[in-house]
Amino acid sequence: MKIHDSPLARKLGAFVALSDTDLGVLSDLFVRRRRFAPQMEIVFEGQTDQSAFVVASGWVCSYKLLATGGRQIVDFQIPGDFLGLRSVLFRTSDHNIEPVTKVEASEITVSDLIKAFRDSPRLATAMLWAASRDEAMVVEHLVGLGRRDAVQRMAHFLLELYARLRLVGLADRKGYSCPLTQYMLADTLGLSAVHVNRVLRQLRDDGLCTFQKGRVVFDDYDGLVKLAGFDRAYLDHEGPLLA
Amino acid sequence: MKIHDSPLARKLGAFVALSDTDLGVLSDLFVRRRRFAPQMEIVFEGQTDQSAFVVASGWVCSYKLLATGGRQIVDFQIPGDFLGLRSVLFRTSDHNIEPVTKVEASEITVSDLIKAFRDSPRLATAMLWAASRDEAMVVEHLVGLGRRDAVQRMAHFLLELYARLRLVGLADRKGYSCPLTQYMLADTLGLSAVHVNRVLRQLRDDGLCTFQKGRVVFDDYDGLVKLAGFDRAYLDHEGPLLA
DNA sequence: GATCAATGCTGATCTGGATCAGTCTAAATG
DNA sequence: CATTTAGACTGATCCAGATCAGCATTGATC
Repeated sequence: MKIHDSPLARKLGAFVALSDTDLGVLSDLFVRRRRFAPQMEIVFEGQTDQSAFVVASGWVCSYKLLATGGRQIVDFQIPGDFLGLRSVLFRTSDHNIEPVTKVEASEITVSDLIKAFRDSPRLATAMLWAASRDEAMVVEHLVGLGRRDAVQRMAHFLLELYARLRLVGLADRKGYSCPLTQYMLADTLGLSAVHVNRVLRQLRDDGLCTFQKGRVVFDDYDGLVKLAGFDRAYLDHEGPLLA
Repeated sequence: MKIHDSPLARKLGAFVALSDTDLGVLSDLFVRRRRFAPQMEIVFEGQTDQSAFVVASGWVCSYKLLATGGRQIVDFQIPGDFLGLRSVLFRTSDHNIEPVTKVEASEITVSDLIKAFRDSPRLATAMLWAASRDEAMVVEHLVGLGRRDAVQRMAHFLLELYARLRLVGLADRKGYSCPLTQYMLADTLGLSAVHVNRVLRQLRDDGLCTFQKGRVVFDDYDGLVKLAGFDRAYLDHEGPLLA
C-alpha cells in the first residue's frame, strides 16, 4: 500500500493538507511492521528500546483493571491511530493495551518522530491535531459515563466510531463492520453485558441503528445524532481544515 | 513569594530536582499576573493573543455542558497547575473553564514556554511529567465514573485531591481545606447533590473521613485508601523521582 | 433587621440498570 | 461428530442512586 492510501495519511490529510514531501517524511517514519494476535498483551513496560506504533490494520483497546475485578476500557485504537505514544514520551501507562483483533502495526522510534517534526512542520501540526482529537474523545467519554444514560452513551459511542472509521476509509454510507463483543461494549460504557444487549435491541426496535453480526448499520442517522446529543462539528468535516 | 516557594516550583521539584538556573528560567516564564472572580468564565476563544496560565492561588474547574442541561466537571486546577495549556497548543477546548474561588494566575506565552524548554531540559522533563500526571488523573476519573460506586468514587476523589494539594504544600497531616460545594462534587462524580450529601455522611459515620465547613479531615486514612482502591504509587512520593 | 439566595441536609418514593439464572447458536476443538 | 466454549439473548428480581419535596442555616443585599 502506498503511503497516500495508508489510514494514517488519510487521517492526517483530513486535518492538514500534506504535500508529497510531507508524505515522504511520513513514510520514512515506519521502521518495521509487527503483528499481534488478539489478547496477546502489548506490553511496553521493562522494554529498554521502547517504541510507539501506528496501527495499520485491526483494532486495539486500552483499559484499566480495578482491584475489585472490574475492567474499564478507556479507548480503542483503529487503523491510523497511535499506540503507546504517551507511554514512550512519558513513563506513565499503568493501563493495559491489548489487541481486539489481529493487528498489524508499524513501529516508530521517538528520535525518528522528533526528526520528522523538524523536517515537516505541517506533519507535526497534523499529528498534534490528531492527538488533540484523541484527547477530546477521552473527555467526551468521561462526560458520557458521568452524565448520559445507557442509550445515549451507546448511541454516542457508535456515532463516534463511525466518524473515526470514515476518516480512514473504513466505513461506508450505511455503517461499518465492528469486531467488538457486547462484553467489550459493556466495559467501555460502564454497563453490564446484559444491559448492553437490551440497549442494542432498543436502538434496533426504535429504528435508529442495528448492530448485528459484527456490523453496525444506521437506520436513522439524524435521529441517532439527536438522541445522543452528538456534536458533529468536532468529528464531521470534509476537506482539510488547514489547506 | 520567591520562585522556590511557588506551588509550581514545589510540584515540578517533586518530579525532577531543579537547580537555581532551572528555577531562574521558570521564574522568567511568568509575564504578568491576572485575577479572576468566581464564575467569571475564563474564555480563550476568539482571543488572538491566546496564552496559558499557571494557577498561583485559588481553585479552577473545567467542565462540559450537555444539551440536556447537565454538567460534567472534568477536572479541577489548583495552585501550581496549568490552565488552558492544551487550548493554546491546539485549538480544541470546547469545554468551559471557570474559577471556583477568587483566582490569581500567571500568564505564560507559548513562545516563552518553548524557549524555556530549550534553555532547561530538566524543566521540560518536569513539565512533561506533570502533564502526564494530569493525563493519568483524567483517565482515573473516567475509570471511577465507569466502574466505581458512589462511596468509592468520593473516597478516591478526596484522596487524590489530598495528594495533589500536599505536593504544593496546601495540605497538612490531617487534611485540607476545600472550597467545593456538594453540587460541584455531584457534577464531578456523576451523582446527584442529594446523594453526595448521603455519601459524605456515610464516610463520616463510618469514621473514615469528615468533610464539613470547607474542610476535609481524614479520620482513617488507611481505611479510606483501602475502600477507594487508591493507588498511592502514582501520587504518593517524597523526594524527586529524578535527582 | 427583613429578605433572599446558596448551601447543607433529610425522608419518601421511584427507576435505570445490575444481578441472577438461565437458553440458544455458531464456531472452535478433541 | 460429539463436545466445549464464546457470544448473543431473555425473564425475574433487586438495589444504588435519582427524583421530589421539603426544612435549616448562613451570609449577602436592600
